[in-house]
Amino acid sequence: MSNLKKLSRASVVRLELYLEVLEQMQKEGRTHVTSAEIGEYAGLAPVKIRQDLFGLGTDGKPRVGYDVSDLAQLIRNAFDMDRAKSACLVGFGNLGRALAGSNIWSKAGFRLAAVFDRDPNVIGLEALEDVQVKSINEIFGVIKSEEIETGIITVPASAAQDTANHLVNAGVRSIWNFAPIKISAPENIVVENQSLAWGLITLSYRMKLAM
Amino acid sequence: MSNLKKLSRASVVRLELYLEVLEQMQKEGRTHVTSAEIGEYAGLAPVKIRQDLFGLGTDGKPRVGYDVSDLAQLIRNAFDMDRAKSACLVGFGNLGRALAGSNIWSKAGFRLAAVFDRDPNVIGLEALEDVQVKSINEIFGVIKSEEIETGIITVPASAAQDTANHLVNAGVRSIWNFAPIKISAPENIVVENQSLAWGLITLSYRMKLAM
DNA sequence: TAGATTGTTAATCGATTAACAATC
DNA sequence: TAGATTGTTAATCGATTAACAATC
Repeated sequence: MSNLKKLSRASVVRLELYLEVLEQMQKEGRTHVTSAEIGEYAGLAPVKIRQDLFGLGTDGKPRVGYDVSDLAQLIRNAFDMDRAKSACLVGFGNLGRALAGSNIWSKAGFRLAAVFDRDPNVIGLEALEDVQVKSINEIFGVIKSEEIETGIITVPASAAQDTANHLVNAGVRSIWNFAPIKISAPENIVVENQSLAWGLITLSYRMKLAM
Repeated sequence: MSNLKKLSRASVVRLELYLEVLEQMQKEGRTHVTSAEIGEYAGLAPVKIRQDLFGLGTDGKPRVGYDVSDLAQLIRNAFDMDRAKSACLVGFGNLGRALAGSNIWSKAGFRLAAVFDRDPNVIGLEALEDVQVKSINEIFGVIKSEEIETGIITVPASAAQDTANHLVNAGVRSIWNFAPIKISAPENIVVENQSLAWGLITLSYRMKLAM
């Protein structure tokens, strides 16, 4: 594994945006792109793009720019997007259904291998092709047998910490938490919080600032 | 309006967490809390809490700590959460339904006043109590008549920029965008991106780091 | 060769952490 | 009063921006 420097969170977000741009250019058949072009697309100064790419092992050519597919691959590698990873979803409510039905998984290299809920009326439903909602009681065994690394929490806040504990006990390495609380987990577990409520509050704050 | 210093994004996220803690404490009947207690709950050093609160006009008392409800109110005011604001949702797919049915709105002071879609099969559905899904063609008039300040984009990426343009033309001040693309909008429009795909990629990156 | 564009270091800026003074 | 805890400034750290050298 290459010894890349840790990217700042801001830089990660920007690189995700560059990747989006690059993939669109690939579709359009473009083969090369300059930092100025990416910058225009992303609304950023060209230097910022080069600085973000520096350290990722870029191989741009002066007067030519970057090879579009090479650069996209570089970013995908940096984010480990091409390694096959299995995930499970806990909580098949509205948000769980939205996530299960979305196309985000394969793009990032994830397979949604299992879906759990505790409501008997929901257990047995077809969450997605070949994946039926299982009882939360099966979580331990299924995570082991499917070699699931990542658990997604879309249960109510009151059940979120319990769910996290189950996931950790069963051996997941990371948790993507949509409940609006901070989840405690051992240090070696990666926890990414994506509370939608917080996003809305942030929006409210920024609107106030802009007034 | 008080002249608070602009908070860093990281600080905003932490303050949202403190508010979560404070509201839980209010439920438990606690009247006072120290920065050390909040810090333990939030997994942060006490100094960090005080530093975040400094500038918000805190009035903690040495040896006593902060008044729980006063501090919660201070944060709510800083984020403008108690001002009544109207929002509309564009795209009543899985994610739109999840958002419409969630309880995030009232907490942040928002009222979801309208929901739009362009699918005739979806138009007319009851999105939430007293709010039926309207045709996207009505967006201009409804945003005016309902005095909607905020538009939420939950349409596919391919329709996201168009939707944003409609929202801006109709006069919204802010956009909460769930499509995985960067939306261009005039500078005075607040755009908050919350692409779920990006969250998953960030998780993938952090898992690789932790290996 | 000339010049456009990248790679890389240096300077600036802002946020975090540490130290300590103020005060209930 | 003594000491716990907050308010506030100073020092450190990291990220961003600016400058420029390298090179196709």
